Amino acid sequence: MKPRTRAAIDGVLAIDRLVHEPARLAILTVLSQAEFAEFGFLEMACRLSKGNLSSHLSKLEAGGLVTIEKRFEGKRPQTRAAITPDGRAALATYREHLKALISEVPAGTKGGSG
Amino acid sequence: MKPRTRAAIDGVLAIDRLVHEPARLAILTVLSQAEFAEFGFLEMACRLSKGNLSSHLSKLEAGGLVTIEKRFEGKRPQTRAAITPDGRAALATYREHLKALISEVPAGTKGGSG
DNA sequence: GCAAACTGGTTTGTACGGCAAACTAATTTG
DNA sequence: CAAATTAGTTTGCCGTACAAACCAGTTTGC
Repeated sequence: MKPRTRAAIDGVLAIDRLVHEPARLAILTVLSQAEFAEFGFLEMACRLSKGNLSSHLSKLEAGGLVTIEKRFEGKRPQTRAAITPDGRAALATYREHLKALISEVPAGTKGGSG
Repeated sequence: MKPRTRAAIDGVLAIDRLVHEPARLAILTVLSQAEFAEFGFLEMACRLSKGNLSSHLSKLEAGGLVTIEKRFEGKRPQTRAAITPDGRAALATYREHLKALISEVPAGTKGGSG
């Protein structure tokens, strides 16, 4: 087994599942591009149902990756989410772990098992 | 929202969960590097328990991404796994989906929500 | 030659997690 | 003032990852 492959696998196995979930990856990616985002915007941008978005945001908040701010826009309640420094770091780490995987070459079939 | 970001998110949301699971990603990555691998080798290479490996292999087989061959090595039973063309394709597609995500730039904080 | 330990796995049980439907609470509209 | 809309949360269900328990056969020790 090539060292590169070993490294790729170790990266994969070290993945943070809080970040790994596609819905949350989408949320974090959107949030990483802006200072904050409104609930309704995230809903459309990430193509998530309200319930689903709500629970994912709660998990991200619990993990310290985003902050949730509740305010009023006129008379209506409005929820804003923002990525935290920890969140940016987690996303960056996640990307690093995947880079090794991505750059693994499919490799010409040649081998046995060990 | 930038088109690149939109594309990255669409890629993430299109992810195949059969491939996305870290343990299976590790298995597929190992298998993509060789003609086949023995159960015991995968166990160590992917740092998985037997039970866990067994069930993940079954799922990959059910999904057509690997083939499982049972044979005897001398008097002992031995299981060999190999990636299928579909498996290689799924792994390649998965990598493509992630590439867009990886290359998303963390982006200088500048925006609001829409 | 037979029991104990080892090899090579599979099955089972549990706890967690994603998802949408149902619900809550307030506001606007007819 | 009733019905519909907005803005989100909670609940319930189902799927799944994981390891512990289990099973079949083989080798080892005595």
